[in-house]
Amino acid sequence: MAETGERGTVVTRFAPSPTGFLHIGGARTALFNYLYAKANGGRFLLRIEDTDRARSTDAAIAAILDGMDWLGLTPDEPPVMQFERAARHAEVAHQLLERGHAYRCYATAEELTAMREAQRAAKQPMRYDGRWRDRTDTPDLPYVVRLRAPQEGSVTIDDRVQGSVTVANAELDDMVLLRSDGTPTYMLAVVVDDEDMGVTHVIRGDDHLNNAFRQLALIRAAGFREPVYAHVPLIHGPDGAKLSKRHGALGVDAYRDDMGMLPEAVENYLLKLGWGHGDEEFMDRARAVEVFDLAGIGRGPARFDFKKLESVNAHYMRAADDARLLALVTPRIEALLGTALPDTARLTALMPDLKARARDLNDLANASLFLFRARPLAMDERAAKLLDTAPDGILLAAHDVLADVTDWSAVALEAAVKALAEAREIGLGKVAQPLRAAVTGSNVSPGLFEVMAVLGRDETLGRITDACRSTGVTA
RNA sequence: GGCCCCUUCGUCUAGCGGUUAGGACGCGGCCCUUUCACGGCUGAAGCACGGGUUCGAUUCCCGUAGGGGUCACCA
Repeated sequence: MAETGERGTVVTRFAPSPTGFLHIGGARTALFNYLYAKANGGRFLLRIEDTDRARSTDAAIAAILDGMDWLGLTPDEPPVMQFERAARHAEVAHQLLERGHAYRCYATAEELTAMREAQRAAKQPMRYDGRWRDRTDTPDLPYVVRLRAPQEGSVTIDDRVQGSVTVANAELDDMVLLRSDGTPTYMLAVVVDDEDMGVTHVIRGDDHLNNAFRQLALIRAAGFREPVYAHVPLIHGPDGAKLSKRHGALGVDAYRDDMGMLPEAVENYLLKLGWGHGDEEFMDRARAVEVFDLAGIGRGPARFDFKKLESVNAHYMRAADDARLLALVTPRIEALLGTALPDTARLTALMPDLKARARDLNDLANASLFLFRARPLAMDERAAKLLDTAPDGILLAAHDVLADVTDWSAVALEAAVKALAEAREIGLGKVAQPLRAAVTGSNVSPGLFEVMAVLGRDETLGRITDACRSTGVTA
């Protein structure tokens, strides 16, 4: 069902403050906003909330844009830079002042601190006490502009996720709209910008739920249109505490760079974290746009599960295009090798086998290394053991059998080794595993015969010879 | 502390008065098999607790407990 709100076209927005990377929770919020807009034929906008000049940085803005671009969450219009709209924010505040919906407060920071301490000592709620609300004198001193909020009654928000939520106006104090230096506060800026941008649906973290009541008071005082609210529960770490730095990767760039995740996997995982559609586990963008709705968003906070993310990523790795993976993994292999790859023919040839086993790009890179290592190959612990415990002379026998193969193909190689195993009356594994160790330096690899075919005759036989030498047998 | 929100397997979730409470990740077993992964089969694992309402509560209401959020001239 398409929902058009009261104003026709749906308009959503993602409004991060540029004080760091694009947080994984913010990415999910952006995703939900994007999907909701697209699911309803609306527009998705981006607003950079940079009114905190001290904490906002250009690097953070770039990181947010970069992260959204990686996830394919492209806004339908150029980002709105909130600070650039300060004059408009102030204009609204002054209109409110003229109409009596706001007033000047000359209380100093020290004075307010003292007020709060007194309230705390008296075990009273810490709220601005309205000491300037009804004063008419205007001393020649710095002042802030506060909203003259209703003191009686209550406000109810029909939140699309949280349901009907009511708060008594007595719980809300008169918030600051304009600071003493004339700059707008977040509360003012959000409300004015949402109005001017035509935002119809505010989908954001539920840490903003309490703000919604204050914002609504401001919206009503200013005569603005009320948006539909949907406050999404926050994402928690595996231990249940709010997701923070100690839980590891937080910025989406870390999922891409450090963890080697695919954007469609991160998107799918994020989508399913806090939102569900029956038993559907894997959903691409088109499908998500087709079925996304606010009603499917869960009410409780969800814990971030890296294992599940890995599993989802593995799924998308298997489905990914070979050429794309080649481009993504090559720099990682080169970094591990410390040298540029002369060519990627082997990697290209084996990609279908390699990607089927990799959970992420780092896995893929590590599993590909044996293709590029120089002889003699170093054996890992398990590979060394395979060579030690191999049937006597089996490696040498295999070498000779393989050397006689004229058609160097996976099928022919397999036939040759199987024949050897049968002749010796041993299981194929008894030959294949030592060979795998000799050829790859590991006990785990893609199909042995595919690997040998890709490596080529000389390299394969050479590696087997190396292994024979290392175990004291000369080929 | 005041206010607000939340509570189904370990985790993400389906469920919207009557179900053998379903799926996924993870975990165990089996199969497939040259290893691993994939795939298939299968097992263990859940309605926080206490009262109501009802013929009947996982589902509705109220408490309790636990968790979370928020109380700035930050956003």
